[in-house]
Amino acid sequence: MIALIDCNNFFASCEQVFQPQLAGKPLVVLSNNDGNVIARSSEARKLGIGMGVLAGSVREFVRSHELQIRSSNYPLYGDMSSRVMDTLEALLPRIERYSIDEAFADVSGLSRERLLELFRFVRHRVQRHTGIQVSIGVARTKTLAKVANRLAKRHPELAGVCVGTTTESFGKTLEQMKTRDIWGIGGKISKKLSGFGINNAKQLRDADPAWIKKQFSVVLMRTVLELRGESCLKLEEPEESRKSLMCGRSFGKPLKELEDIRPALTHFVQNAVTRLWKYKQATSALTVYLSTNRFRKNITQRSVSASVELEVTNNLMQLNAAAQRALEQIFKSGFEYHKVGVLLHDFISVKNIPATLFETESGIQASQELMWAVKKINAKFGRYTVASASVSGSADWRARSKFRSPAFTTCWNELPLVRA
DNA sequence: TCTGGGGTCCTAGGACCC
DNA sequence: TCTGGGGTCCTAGGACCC
Repeated sequence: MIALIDCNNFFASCEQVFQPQLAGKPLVVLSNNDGNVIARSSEARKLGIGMGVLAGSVREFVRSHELQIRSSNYPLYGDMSSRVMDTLEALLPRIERYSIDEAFADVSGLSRERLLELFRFVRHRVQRHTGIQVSIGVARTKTLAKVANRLAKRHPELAGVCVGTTTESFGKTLEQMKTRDIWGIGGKISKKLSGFGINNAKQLRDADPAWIKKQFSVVLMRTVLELRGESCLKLEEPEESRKSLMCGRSFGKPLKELEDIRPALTHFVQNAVTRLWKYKQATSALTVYLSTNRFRKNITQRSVSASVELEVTNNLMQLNAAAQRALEQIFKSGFEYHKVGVLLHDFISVKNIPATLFETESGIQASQELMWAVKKINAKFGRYTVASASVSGSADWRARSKFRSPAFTTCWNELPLVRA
């Protein structure tokens, strides 16, 4: 049996944990650059505020319903996610961290009653340790666990835990679900399915897998089998899971000059390489992306990328130099650029590389120690206290973030204060 | 004014080989 | 005039997820 543990309204809940005045209020969290809504408290959802709507379109609710607005605060959400995951890991034998707010757990060999008991306890523990509420769905496959989780969220009488041990018990639910609502089925595929007269999840479950494979793909065939209770998607091992790593963001203002874009890229390379170290990986290839704002129809669009192959390395200076060269290759003046980013791929685990392959072991060490020191100082005194030379200078690339709450848990200067 | 960021997996098709 | 066929590897791009 597989369980899916999912944090309710995760980003909004993280904000509410540290700002009790937000509890029970309609609240939305905005994307980078305060562009659109990426999370809503249940009260905001009840107001009819949709996922992904423009920030400007919710302004009326600020006046009429005291809607609260926050910019996204990823250091906070990432840290809260770790706390939730650590709690789950302490209580369950094996979990897969699937996303920032979801985890799968392998829980074979327990009766329905024991599962219910276990997960009611898990839910209570997570709430007590972190202040975050989770919903839990349990079934024979990942895809059905997703369905069970949906039921746990929608039926208050289940108190957040739904265990579906037999496949037949899902029949009625699947009949009422659109194919679009099944995990792994998006807009394109659901449209093509309805062309064949398959409109609900039960019809999909009962379709011929071989035919599905032929008409669609092996991916959708696995979904069909999973809906039938035949597990095709196993829990993934953490060390196998990472294949690439990306860092990039849209700018606060459009940028036209190469020299204005460089510091942004340097910043993203720094961030990406720090994560590379954390995963104990080195890389042998990177790609730099540069593009204009595709939503602005009245400007000339340009979207380009360049890949560079490298000697295996995890050295920040080398990687940044390579990224800057790639940027020079693709940059052309005369465009209003909106976003730059770097993708590191083709990883090799550091422990599998003979030390002699690095030019000097101590050089790597020194570069890493320097970066860790920078990280620590910034964590203590706030972002950008220390940055490499090309990161300082014009700050036009930095995203707008007008409603950002403090980094309550990851920056000493921003710890919440409690007065007694 | 404003339009997210970070991932995975699979497939099709080209290049190349014998 | 005819213009194979099967295999592998690689890359770009599509589709999806949260």
